[in-house]
Formats: sequence, structure tokens, C-alpha cells
Amino acid sequence: MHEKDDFDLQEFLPYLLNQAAEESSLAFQQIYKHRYGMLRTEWRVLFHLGIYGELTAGEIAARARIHKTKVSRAVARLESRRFLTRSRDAADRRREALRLTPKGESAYRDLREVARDYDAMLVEGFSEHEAELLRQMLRRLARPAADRGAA
Amino acid sequence: MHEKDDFDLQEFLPYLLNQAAEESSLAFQQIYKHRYGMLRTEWRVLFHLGIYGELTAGEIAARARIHKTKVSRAVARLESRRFLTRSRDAADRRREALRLTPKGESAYRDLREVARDYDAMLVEGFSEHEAELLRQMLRRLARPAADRGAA
DNA sequence: CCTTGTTAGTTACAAAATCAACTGTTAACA
DNA sequence: TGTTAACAGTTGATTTTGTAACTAACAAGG
Repeated sequence: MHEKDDFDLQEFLPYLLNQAAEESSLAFQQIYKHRYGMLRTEWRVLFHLGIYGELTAGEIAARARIHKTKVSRAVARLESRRFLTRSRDAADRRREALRLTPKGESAYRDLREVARDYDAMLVEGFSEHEAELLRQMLRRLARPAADRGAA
Repeated sequence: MHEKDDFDLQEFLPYLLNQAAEESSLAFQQIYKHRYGMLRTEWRVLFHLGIYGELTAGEIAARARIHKTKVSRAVARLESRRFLTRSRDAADRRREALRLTPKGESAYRDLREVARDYDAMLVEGFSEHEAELLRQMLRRLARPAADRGAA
């Protein structure tokens, strides 16, 4: 198949980023899926609560830039499987604080170690400096376009 | 909200790659969606045909690592909107060669220019060398894990 | 030729994502 | 207060995806 055109899809950043993101998520996905029956949004919610301790659904949605309906459904699933509990805020009864149960904590700690090892494996082929540069560039690309140039 | 734990989700490559991929696809997505009513798999199929001229659904699926059912549906949609045509291979009547119509070619050329400009905008903050290094690292991360270390 | 296996592509059904509309609660202010 | 707007979160309808099973065509060995 000869090339007819000089545009290189493999060089187009959104495409390349997507391929890299998908490929590099695969093996980790297998683990949280098979070990805990979680979906992507669910491990993300789990990690947010594991790291920050107590958050509302809205805070998680804002931090992770996940739509609130997705978070709402992930929270419902995690609650029904006893990975987290909710508690209504007495002062503002719209807000609902989420917190991991011991079962949730334990799943989080387990997956956190998997994530650490997995991340280390992914950067194995890069130097320390390259890996740091990569993350820095990715953080910039991940920033909402609105912030470009801003703080 | 104080940090309770030292794991940094923003540094975890699969997460970071995903955030970067999603954010950096947003504006481009708006364009192919609103200008041509396409979905992600559809613009990818369009680009493959625009670049390589004539391919079968299976070849596109293999190159882009998209599942064949997704390609099948994208092709059906693109055909119904007259962006491409199919022609059964006489020698092997299972195979179906896909080719862009003039309408498809024109959409491709338009989006190709959008993609070029958009890509340039994304790397605006990086030096030439950084941008090249980034793409190189992403290509490596995008490579199937099975190939790690291999050619 | 005729089984058996493989390949190309589609379809059916279940799971999940998206978008809009909804409930319930608080805030703003005439 | 009473009315209107804003916010937190959920639900329902529709679309899209994922998984598996399917049809049709070829290939290889007996």
C-alpha cells in the first residue's frame, strides 16, 4: 500500500495521545476490572477518595473533569458494593460527603501499589529526565484550553 | 482539603495520558462533529482512506487498532452519508475495498488542514526538540506491550 | 469433492456514555 | 416573606460501544 498523501496520522498529537493512553491503560484496566469488577470511572473515584479522604461527588467531578452523571453512577455502584459510604452534610443538605469503607481503603491501597509498579514499568525505557519532561508536557496538554498561558 | 496520602494521581501516566488525550481532542472533535456530523471512529476511517487511498475495513482496523465492529459501523455510516464507496474484490469476494468519494476527499482535505493547524497550536509552548521527543515517547507508549523491546 | 478451519465483515443483545430534564435544597433580593 | 435563580445530585431517553454469535467466502488436507 503506497502512500498517497503526506499527512502522517501517527504524528497527529490527539491521535497519538489517544493511542498511547489506550495502550498504556490496558493492563491496569485488566487488574481493577478482574480483581474488583470496577470500571474506569470507578477506580478514579476510588483513588480520589483514597488520596483526599473525603470529597463530594461534585468535587470529584471537578477535579477529574468527569461529567457529574458519570460520577453519580460510579458512586452508586461503589456504594452498592460497599466500597464507600455517603453522609449528608447537616449544614447544607444538598451536599453529600463520600468516604471509603475499610473495604474501599483496602482496594485502594492494593490498586495504588499496582499503579506504582505499573507506572514504573511504563517509564522503564526512558531516562529520569525524559520521564519528568514527558509528565510535564502532558500536564500542560491536559490543562483546559481556557487556561492556556494563564497560571 | 488536605492530602492524606502521598500517591499523586496527576503523575500516574495512564491517567495523565488520558487527561491529555481528552483535553487535546476536544476542540478538534467539535470541528469534525459540527462540520461533518462525524464520530471519532469516523474521522479516523476517513483519514486512513484519505492518506492511503484504498483499504479494506480489516486493514483500517489493524492499522488503527480499532475493533472491527466499530470500523464496520463507522464505514456503514460514512457510506450512507456518501463519504465513501465499497467495492467487492472479484478475486476474493470476502474483501471489500473502501474508497473516498469526492465528497469524502473534500472533507478529508478540509479536516487535514484543520488537524495540521491544530497540532501546531498544541505544540506551540514546546521547543522543536521537546515536541519531537514527546512524539517519540508517545509512539513508544502506544506500541502494543507485546512488542516491548522488540523491533 | 467434502469436511474442517480460517478470514472478512455484519448483526443482536447487553453494557455504558451522553444529554436533557428532573427533585430537592440553599441563596439573593425585591 | 415570596419569588426567582443557582446548585448538588439523580433519573430517563437516546446513542454509542462491547462481546459474542452469526453469515458468507476461501483454503487445505484427506
